[in-house]
Amino acid sequence: MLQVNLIRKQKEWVLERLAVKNFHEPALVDRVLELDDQRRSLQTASEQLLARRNAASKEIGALMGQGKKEEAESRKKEVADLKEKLEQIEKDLAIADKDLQDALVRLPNLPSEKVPRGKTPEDNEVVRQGGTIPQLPEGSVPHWDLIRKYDIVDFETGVKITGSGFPLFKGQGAKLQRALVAYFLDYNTGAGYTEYIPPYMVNEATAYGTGQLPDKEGQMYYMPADNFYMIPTAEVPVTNIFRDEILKEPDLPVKMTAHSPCFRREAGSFGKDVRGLNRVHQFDKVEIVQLVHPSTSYDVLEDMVLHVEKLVQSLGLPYRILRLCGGDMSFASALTYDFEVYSAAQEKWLEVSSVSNFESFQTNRMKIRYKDADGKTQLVHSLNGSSMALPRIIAAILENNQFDGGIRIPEVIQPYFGKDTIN
RNA sequence: GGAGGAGUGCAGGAGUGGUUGAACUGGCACGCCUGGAAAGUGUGUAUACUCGAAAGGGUAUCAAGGGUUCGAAUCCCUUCUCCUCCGCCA
Repeated sequence: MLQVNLIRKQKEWVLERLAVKNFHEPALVDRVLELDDQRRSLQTASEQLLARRNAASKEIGALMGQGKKEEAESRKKEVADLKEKLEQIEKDLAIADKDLQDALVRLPNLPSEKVPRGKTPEDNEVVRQGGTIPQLPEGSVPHWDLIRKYDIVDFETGVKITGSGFPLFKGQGAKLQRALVAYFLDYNTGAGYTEYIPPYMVNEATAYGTGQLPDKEGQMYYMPADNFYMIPTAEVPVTNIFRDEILKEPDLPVKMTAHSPCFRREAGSFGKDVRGLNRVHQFDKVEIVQLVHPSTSYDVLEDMVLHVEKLVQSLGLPYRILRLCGGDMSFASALTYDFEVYSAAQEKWLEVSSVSNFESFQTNRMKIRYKDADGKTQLVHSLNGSSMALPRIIAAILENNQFDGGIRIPEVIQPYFGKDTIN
């Protein structure tokens, strides 16, 4: 959520930035300002009345103490008058306040200066590319066929148990995922991230904090009996760990990592893009999150990109890093880098990680602040990234590393997997 | 799920309708003291919004929300959380 003060002070600049995200609703921005004015003047009015009421009440107390009952009674009547006015103003204030919030949460984050202009994924900027695209041997097949061949993921039984998009990992497939998760977590904790296992269901306040609510309600699985949401990513519970907290400056940066299953309804997806492990309703992911001093967040973003890049490299997968254009970025992000790995049999780039700086957009909502040396409290900046999404990594490993006798396991995973080949 | 008890500031812990943003103790910060430290001593110790150029005001916040009252940390209602006992249970 943007800070109203910023909009008030630099409206033109805000509009210009929003345009980069292809967000053209100057009327909404005007409405925010109008509601903010309204709110402030109503608040001043109500507070003045309250101040008068409080003063009068104090006097009544004093008069009662002195036994001057009649004077006290007449003052009481005065206050009763105030009360009526007050009630109306407070009602209006509550409405203005709510309308302001509603308008404010509809404004996306401002993209940073580095964000390329553009509307579609084609406008994303390739920052760099690494690894080599393998020459697959004759008779190579996509991962959905390999999965059958080696009996490592059973989609049909997943359908029986739950429904489409809920894969059942089995045998060497289950173990490969476990090995990757363990490797990713070790890699992250080795870089100073603290490991967490968060709750996989969250309440409304938490979903609101990271911006899943109120907009993306339909994308999460919802448990009406308890009013909980299944998490779409560990980012949600993990970033909320520090909701409503004030950190001390030396506590920064806070670095956290967590593995979790992710649940996404993804209503409306179909076709060959969703074949096999490309897109599913339940998948596992290891996430990294940082809460940092505002002055460092863009350096930290580059660090996180490098961190993930080395991780991809260590798996020996061909990859590219994209700087997302204004039109392809998420609502809350100020700057996002996507990682894609090349899945050689389906001849396709698959997004496996997304690393973003949210600046104070999330923390303003969540009220995650720090106290600086002067004792002033300020919002921290939040960043997160996947490190990484499991099913697509598995798809790429399977396809790129296939040979006659099976599938070669990346060297760094072998100690976790216990052998060097799936066969 | 049933029956009881409890939720106060950084922490412990007072406070049952009226100068209580909140005693007291501890912690922490700064100052004095000291060659330095400890002890001692003094001062300070929230957050948000808002008015103001600033100095400085105002309002709100004693789990959350609502109500009673001229006035609520204190009374009433609802919700949440924690503790104890019973039931169920990996």
